[in-house]
Amino acid sequence: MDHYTIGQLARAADVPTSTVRYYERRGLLRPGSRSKGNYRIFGNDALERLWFVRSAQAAGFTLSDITSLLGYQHDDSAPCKEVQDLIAARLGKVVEQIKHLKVVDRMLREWMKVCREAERSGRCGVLEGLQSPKKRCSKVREFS
Amino acid sequence: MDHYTIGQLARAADVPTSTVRYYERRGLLRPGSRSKGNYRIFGNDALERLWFVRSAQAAGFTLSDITSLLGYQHDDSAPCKEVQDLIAARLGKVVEQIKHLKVVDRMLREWMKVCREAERSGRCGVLEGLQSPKKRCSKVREFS
DNA sequence: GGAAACATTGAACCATGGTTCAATGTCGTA
DNA sequence: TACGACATTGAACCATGGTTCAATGTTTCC
Repeated sequence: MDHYTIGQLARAADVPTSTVRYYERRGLLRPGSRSKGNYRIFGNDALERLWFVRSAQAAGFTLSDITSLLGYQHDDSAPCKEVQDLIAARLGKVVEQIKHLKVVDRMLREWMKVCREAERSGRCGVLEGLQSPKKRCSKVREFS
Repeated sequence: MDHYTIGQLARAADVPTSTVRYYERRGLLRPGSRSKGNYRIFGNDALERLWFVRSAQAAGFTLSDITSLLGYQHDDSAPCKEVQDLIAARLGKVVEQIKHLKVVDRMLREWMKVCREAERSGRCGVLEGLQSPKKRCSKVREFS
C-alpha cells in the first residue's frame, strides 16, 4: 500500500482521523493531493512524517518545535545547528525532569511511610504533616 | 504574623493573588473570614494549606486529587486507605515517567549523535532519518 | 439502487491551571 | 482629605493538543 485515505493513514499510525486533520491544520502534514471526490490522498511520506511527529511528541517536543524541525527537512542550508539546539534544549529539560521526578519519588515514598506509620494510631500522617510541609517538601517545590 | 490579606498570603507562598483566588474558587482554600471592608483574612492554616497544595502539585497531583486529599484532613474515619491509594497511584506514574524519560534521554542523545555525524557531509541526519523513524523511535512511542 | 461506511467543512467545545480585565471599593500615610 | 496601593467581583481570555458536531458529499458492497 503506498497511498492512503485519511482513515487508512490514521489506522496505520494509530491516530484518530481528527488528529490527522488537526495536524494538517497546524501545518505538520502537507495536504497532499485529493481524489476526484475531494478525499485527501496521502503517500508513504505522510506516514513517515506522521510517525516522526508522534515520536517527537513522545520525546516531549511541542508541535511548534516539530513544525520547526520538519521545516528544516528540505532546507539546503543544512540547519544542523538549529536542529541540534532544539534537541539539546529538550535533552536539558529531560535531564532536569528526571532529577525532579526522583525527588518526587522519594517524597511520595516518605509520605507513604508516614501514612502507614500513623495508620496504627488512627490518624493520617500525611495530612497531619500538613503542619510542616515546608520542611518535608521544600526540595520538591524547588523545581518547576 | 498570624493573619494575612490575600496579597500577604500570596507573597508568603510565592504565588500570584489570582492563583489564590482561583484555588479558593476550586475549594482548595476555604474563604476564611472577612475584614470589615470585605477583604479576605487568612490564618496560618491557610498558609500551610497553600504550601501543601504547591508541594502536592509539584509532586504531580492534580488539583482534583489535592481537593480529595484535603477533604480527608478532618475526616474522623481516618481515610488512610484512600490517601495511600492516591499516593500509590501517583508513585506508579512517577516510576513509569522516569522509565519513559530515560528512554527519551537515550533517543535524544542518539539523535544528537546522528545529527553531528551527518553534519560533516552537509546533511541533517535526524531529518533524513525520517526515512525510518519507525525503528529508531519505537521504544519511545511505546509510552504514553 | 440503496444502505453502510467513510469522507468533507467550519465552528464549537473540552480539560487543565490559571491570568487578565473593568468597574468599583477600601486602606494607610502624608 | 487626597493619593497610591491594595482589594472586590464576574466574566472573559490564554495555551496546548486535541475532540465533537452537524450538515453534507462519496465509495463500496450486496
